[in-house]
Order: sequence, then C-alpha cells, then structure tokens
Amino acid sequence: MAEGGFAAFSAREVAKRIGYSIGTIYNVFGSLDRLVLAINSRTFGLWADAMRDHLAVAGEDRIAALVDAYFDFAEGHPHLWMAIYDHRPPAETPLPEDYLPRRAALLGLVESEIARAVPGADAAALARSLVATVHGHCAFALGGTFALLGERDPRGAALARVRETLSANAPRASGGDRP
Amino acid sequence: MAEGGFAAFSAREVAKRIGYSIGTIYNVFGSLDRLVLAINSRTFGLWADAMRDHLAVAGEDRIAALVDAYFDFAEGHPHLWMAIYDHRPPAETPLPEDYLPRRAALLGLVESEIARAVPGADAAALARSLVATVHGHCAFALGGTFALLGERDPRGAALARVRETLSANAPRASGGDRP
DNA sequence: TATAATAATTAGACAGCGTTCAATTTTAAC
DNA sequence: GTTAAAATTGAACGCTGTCTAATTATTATA
Repeated sequence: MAEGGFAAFSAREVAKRIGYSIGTIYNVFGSLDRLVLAINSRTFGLWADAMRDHLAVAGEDRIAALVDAYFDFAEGHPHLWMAIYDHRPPAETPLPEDYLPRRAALLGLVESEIARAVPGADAAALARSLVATVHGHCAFALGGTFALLGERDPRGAALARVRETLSANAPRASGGDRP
Repeated sequence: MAEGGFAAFSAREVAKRIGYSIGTIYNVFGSLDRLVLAINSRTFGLWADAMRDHLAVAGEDRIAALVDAYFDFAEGHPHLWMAIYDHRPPAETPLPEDYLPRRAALLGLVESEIARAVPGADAAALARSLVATVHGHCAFALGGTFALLGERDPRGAALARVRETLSANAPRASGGDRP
C-alpha cells in the first residue's frame, strides 16, 4: 500500500509478500475492504504518533506545529495518507475495533490545541472544521490540483486560513491573538 | 459513473450500455484513464454551469451562493463529483483538450467573486485557498468523515471559514465586511 | 459503377483481480 | 497415539483493463 497506493493495492500481492496464500488473507480479514480498513486504522496510529512527536518538540507556536505535522505526515507517506480517503467501503462494512478510537485520538490531539489556543470557543466544532480546512489544502497539494492552479505554498495557505479562523474566534479582541 | 461511482466504473459496462464493443471504447479513448478524464472534464462543465445558474439568481450575498452552489452540485451528483478526486491517473496521461480550460473556468467563477468581495487582495491566491477550504469540508461531508465526528452543518462551517478569511483580508478595516 | 484505400468496429486472448470453498495440513488436547 | 479443532491451501468462477488480428463499413478514385 505504501508503495503503489490504493489503486495498485491487491490482496493477492499481500499474500505473496507475506508468504501466505490468498485464502488465508480472506480467512483473517474477510474481505479486501476490511483489510484496507485495518491498514488505515494502523495509519491513524502512525499519524497520531507523528503528530505527538512534532508537538513534543514544538516551540510556542503549536498551531503551526500542528499544521506542519499534518503536512509532513501526508507528504512523508502519501499513499498511506491518501488510502484513508480513497477507500470508500460499503456503509455496512464493520470497522476494525481500533479504527474509531484511533481516529478519535488523532482528532483529540487537534482539539486540545484548539482549546488551548481559543479557550472560550467550541473547540470540538472548530477542530472538525479546521481539520477539514487543512485536509482540503493537503489533498489539493498531494493530488496535484494546487500545482495545476499555480499554488506553490499549500502549507502557508493552510496555516494562514487556520490563523484567520482562530483570530476571528478568539475570546476577547476579534482582530488577532496578540495585543 | 453517476450510478456506481469511480470504484464500480468499468469500460466494459460503458461499451455494453452504448451498444458498442469494448474495443471501440479503447480506439476512441485509448485507455480507461483517458475515458475517466473525459467524463471528469464534462463534469467540470456541468459544475460550472450549475455555479453560474446559482450566481444568476443569487441575492447580494454572492459568497454564500458560491458555497451553496459548490455543496449543491457535490451533493446532487456525488459520484461524479468524487470521481474528479478519486481518479489519479499516471502523471504522463495526456489530458483531454477541454480539461484544463474547463477547470480554469470553474476556478475563474470563484476568483471573480473573491475579487469583488475583497478588492485589494490577491484574488487568485485567495480563490485557490478558499476552494481548498470548501473542498475539504465538502469531501468530509460526502465521505462520511463529518458524520463520524458529529458535524451536522458542513455548509455552515465552510461558509463561516470563508467569511473569516474574507474579513481578515478585507481592504480597510480588518474586523468585518460591513462598516 | 467497380475498385481501391481508408476508417471504424469487433470479439477473442491474456493476465490479473476479489471472492468462495472443499480439501488438506498443522496444531492442540486427551 | 488418536482424535478434535484450527489453520492453511489453491483451484475455480466471473469479472476487469488492455492489446491485436480480423472483419466490416465508409469514402475516394478511376
């Protein structure tokens, strides 16, 4: 998956590489969808770890560190990152038991920083929306859309948008986060 | 494509439905990638038309109309819309001749409105970034991510983010678009 | 109109895919 | 050592994208 991405991914290739037969893959995971979900669940864990590492060595601008960590992981593991969003299993496909907790943990990291940066606001709602904002920039960056449109600093644009939102939702003054 | 989406799309099925053989499809389009690109190119045209229709009947809040048009088209043709972003052809795949112009026309619609709303700013850069912002919200809405995270008003969130950015980049005062 | 040249169309062949399942091998328990 | 349970296998099925030789249809020319 990390090599060829979601489109080139195949259960048969997995079986070949780990030295098992295709049948065993299906006995363990049940379907290709659930195998991919297991991989994506693992990716959420890796992603959260990378985010925590970034935050641990971050200076006082933890928001910039967050955005950087987001982009760094996506650019460092583009196929793993894209597989999360490229894969659209049928709604009834059961999720691996770790899937939701790991995904929630990842969002929780963001939410904590938002809550710290903007104490009064609805941190959960802001976190969801700002993750969507950064995701949009990251998706356009990795997918080539930004290159097509002449955008050369996706990170900078994403960070600018995040800062604008945090400023606008800051507790007291509405013009910035610095008196 | 509109029925089953990108994952379920097949050149053989297309051939069957239009009453031609699979070979003819390949003589005309050359590869599945280029067939999908032709479909996506058409989708950009449909999308731009829908945006223009929305703007034509919009009130004075043209920014809200823009965001609404974006979401309306994506929600009205989810598979067509997703196919644009789900499809990742090899970089060397030649694009249909209308592909780039149509895509540019779509962005141009946004850019014009941004330029009107925020006269002084770099409308092109803002348009790219705000489209990414709205795209992120739309992708999370259609992909189910927002449902998973408890977000119930993706449109409202997207519009709020756009307004914050426009306010922050407004020519004179930095606190709002209304004196 | 008859013929030659060009274009359009076809369907079979190939390798690979996800999925299923009866048969087999390995492991564990007694 | 024997039996019960678990794990593993790979062939079979219908599907996919892609290629290509053969065929048909169309057009231009004599």
